[in-house]
Amino acid sequence: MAATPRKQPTQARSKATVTAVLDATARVLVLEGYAKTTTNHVAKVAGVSVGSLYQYFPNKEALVMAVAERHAQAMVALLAETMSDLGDQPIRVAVRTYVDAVVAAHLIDPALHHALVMLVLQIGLEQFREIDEAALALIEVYLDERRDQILPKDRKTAAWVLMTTVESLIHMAAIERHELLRSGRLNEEICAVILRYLGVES
Amino acid sequence: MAATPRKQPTQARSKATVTAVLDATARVLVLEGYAKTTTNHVAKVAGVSVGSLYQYFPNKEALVMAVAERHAQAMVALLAETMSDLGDQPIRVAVRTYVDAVVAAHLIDPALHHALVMLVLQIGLEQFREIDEAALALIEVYLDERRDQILPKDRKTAAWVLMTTVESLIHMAAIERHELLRSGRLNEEICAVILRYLGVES
Amino acid sequence: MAATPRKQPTQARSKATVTAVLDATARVLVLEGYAKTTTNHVAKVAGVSVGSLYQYFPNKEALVMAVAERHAQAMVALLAETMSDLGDQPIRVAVRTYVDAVVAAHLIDPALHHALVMLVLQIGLEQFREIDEAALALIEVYLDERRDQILPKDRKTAAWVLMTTVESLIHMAAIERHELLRSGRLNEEICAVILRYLGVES
Amino acid sequence: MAATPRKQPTQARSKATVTAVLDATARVLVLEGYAKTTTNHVAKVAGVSVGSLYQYFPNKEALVMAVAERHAQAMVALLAETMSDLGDQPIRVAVRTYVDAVVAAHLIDPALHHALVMLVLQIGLEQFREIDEAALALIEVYLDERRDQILPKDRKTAAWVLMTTVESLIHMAAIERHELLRSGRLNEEICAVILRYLGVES
DNA sequence: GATGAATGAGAATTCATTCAT
DNA sequence: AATGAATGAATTCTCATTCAT
Repeated sequence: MAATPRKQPTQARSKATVTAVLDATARVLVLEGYAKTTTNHVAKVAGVSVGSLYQYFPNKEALVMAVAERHAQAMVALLAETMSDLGDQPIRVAVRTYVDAVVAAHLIDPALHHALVMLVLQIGLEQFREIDEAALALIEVYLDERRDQILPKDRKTAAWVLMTTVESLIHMAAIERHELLRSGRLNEEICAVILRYLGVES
Repeated sequence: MAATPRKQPTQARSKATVTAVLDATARVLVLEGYAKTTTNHVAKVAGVSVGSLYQYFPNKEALVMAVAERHAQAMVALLAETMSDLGDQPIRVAVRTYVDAVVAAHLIDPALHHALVMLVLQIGLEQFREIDEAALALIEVYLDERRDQILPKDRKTAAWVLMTTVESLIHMAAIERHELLRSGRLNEEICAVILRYLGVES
Repeated sequence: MAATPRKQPTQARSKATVTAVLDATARVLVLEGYAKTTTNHVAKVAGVSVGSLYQYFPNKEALVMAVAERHAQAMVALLAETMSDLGDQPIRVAVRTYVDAVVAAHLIDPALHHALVMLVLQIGLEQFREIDEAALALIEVYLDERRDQILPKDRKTAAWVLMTTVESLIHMAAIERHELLRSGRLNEEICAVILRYLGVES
Repeated sequence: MAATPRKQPTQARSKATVTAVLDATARVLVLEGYAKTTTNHVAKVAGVSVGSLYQYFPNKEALVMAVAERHAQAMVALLAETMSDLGDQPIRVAVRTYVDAVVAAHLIDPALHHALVMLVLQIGLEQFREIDEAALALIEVYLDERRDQILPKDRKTAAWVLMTTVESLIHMAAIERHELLRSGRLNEEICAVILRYLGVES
C-alpha cells in the first residue's frame, strides 16, 4: 500500500482539468443548449483557459461526445446493476425491475439527459443509440424465452414497442410531469401499460 | 365581371414568394437542422433574395415559427376531420380512429414534423404544445364519460399516458422504424397497447 | 382671370407628391437623423411609394439636398426681407436688425435647421455654406464703409468673427438654451457682444 | 528587481492592440464620419482582426465612446494644467489664459475633435457635455467674484455666452479658418470680443 | 405616372480554433 | 502544460435602388 505516494501530480491535475471541463460542459449544455454552448464559455465556467480545453478535446463535438459518454456510462452502470439477473425473474417482477431501473437511470441527471437526447436526435450521438440497441436485444431474448406466456406474436416489434413506450413515458414525464416521475406513480402506471400489453395479469 | 380577370398581380407574386420561402425553410430545416438553417441559404433555395425573405419575416425565428404554424394547422385540420364525431363511438372504434388520425397527421411530412418537435423541446414553440393540451382535454372528457368501462382510476394520468404513448410510438417509428409506420402494422400494435391498458377487449 | 381653369392636374398632383415627400423627409430627418432616414420610411410617411419618391429624386442625397435647399430659401427670404436696406442704418440699428433677422430665421424650424447644420458639417451640403459666404461678403462691405467708426482693424477677420459669433450663439441656444432664444433676451446679449466688439457704445 | 524585466508580455500585447484600435478608429472617424466608420475597416486599418476589436469593445458605439473618452481626457488634462490657478489672475490675464487653453486643447487633434463634436450633437456623447458643464460652473463663479468689475448683470447668461462664443469661434476656425487658428491671431481677436463684452479695457 | 416587390452588396457581430509566450 | 490574445469565416439583418406590372 504505502506505494504510489505522490502519484503523477501531472496526471492528477490533468484529470481534475478534464473533469472540470466535462462538468462545465454539462452545466452549460443544460443551461444554454448545444447551439449556445461556446467553448470559451465552457472554459471560463470550468475555470480553465480555452487552450487547456483544446489540449484534451480536439473540438467542440468531441467535448460533447465525452459528456454524453460519461453520462451514458453512469446510466448503463445503474441499469446493469439493477437488471443483472433479470432473466431469472417472472415477467411481472422483471417488468417492474426494468421500469424502476429506467426511471432511476433518468433521475441521475434528468436535465442533462434531456439535453443529450436532443443531441442524439439532432446531431446523432451514436453511443446513445447503441445503449438502446443493446437493451432492445436483451428484451427480445427475454420475450422469446417466454413466448408462450405473452400475447404479442411479433416479438421483435413488441420489444421495440415496449422499450419505446417505457423510455418515452419516462422522458416526457421528466420534462412535463415532474411530480408523476418523482412520486413513483408513473412506475405503477407504466408497469400496468406493459403488463397488459404483454397479457400478463398485473 | 367576366370572372375576376386581372386579379391582384401584386398580391399573387407576394404570396408565391412567401410560399416559396416557407417551403424552402421547411426543406432546409429538415436537411440541416435549426442551427445550420441560415437565412441566406433558405433564400437561395427559395430562389429569392434575402431581402425578400426579410420583407415578410422579421427574423429567422419568425420564419421558423411560420413554418411550424403552417405545419401545425395542416396536422390539426387532418386530425379534426378524422376525429370530429369520435365522442359517439365505442372505445375500440374511437381508439382506432384516434391512432389512425395521429399516424395520418404524422405522415403529412414526417421529417418536418421531427425537426419541429426538436424545436418545441429546444426553443419551445408554443403553438405545438397547445395542440397537445387541447387533445389531452378531449381525451380526459372521453375517458370520464366511460369511467365504468375502463380500468384506470386516475383518468387525468391515464389520458396523459395514453396520448404520450401514442404520439411517442408514432414519432419514434417515423424516425427509426419507417416500415412499421408505413405498413399500418404500427397502428394495430398501438391500438393493442392502448386497449389493453384501458382494459377493453381488443 | 377666368383663364387657366382645370390646370394641369398631372403637374398639380406631382407638386403635391414632391411637397409631401419633402415634408416627410424633413420630419424623419429631425426625428431619426440622417443615418436612420431611410427612403422607404420617408415614402411611407409621405403616403407615397418608394418608386414615386425616386421618380422625383435620383437618390437619397438629392432628396436631402432638396430639403436643405427649400429650408435655405425660406431662411434667405426672411433674412433678405428684414435686412434689405440695412446698409443705410447706423451700426447700432444695423446690428440689432441683423441679430433679430438671424434669430427669426432660426425660429422658422429650429429642429430641421439643426439637423441640416449637422449635415453641412458632415456631408458638406454646399448650398448652406454659400448662404454664409454671401452674408459674410455683405458684412465685410458694411464694415469697410464704416471703418472709421469701429475698433477692429482687420475687417475681414472681424466680419467672420461677428457672423460666426452671432450664428453660433443662436444655434447653440436653439439646442440647449431654448428659453433664452424665445424670450428675446439672447438678442440683447448678442447685440451687446457685437457692439462692444466693434467699439460702438450700446 | 532588475528594472522590471519580463513585464506582462500578455498585457503589453493587449494594450498595443487596444491602442492600435483606438488610433485606427480616430483616423477612420475623421476620414469617413461615423456612418461610414465600419468595424471591419477600423480593424484593417489597425492591422488587427475584427475579432480582436470585439474582444475589447462590445460594439461599435462602445468603440467610439472609448475614442471620445480618450480625447476628452487629453483635452481636460491640457485645460486643467493651463488653468489651474486662473482664479487668482486679473480678468485680462484670466481671459487670455482661458482662450489660449481652449485653443491649445483644440489643437491636440482638431479633426478628431470636430468628428466627436458632431457625435455629441447627433448621438449625444455625454462625457463631452459634462466637460462643458464643469467649465461653465467655473466661469460663473469667477464672474460672480468680480461682479463689480464687469458690465453684464446676468452672470449666468454671461458665462454661457462667453463660453459658447470662445468655443464656437475656435471650433469653426478649426474647420474653415485654419490659418487664423494656427497663427495665434484668433486668440487676440477672441480676447478682444470677450474683454469688451465684459467691459474690461483690453 | 404610380406602385411596391425584389434585389444584393455591405455592415455588425459571433465563435471555433490556433499558436506565441 | 497552461494561457488567452488573435484570427476570420460565417451569419444575421438593413436599406438604397430598380423594374415589371
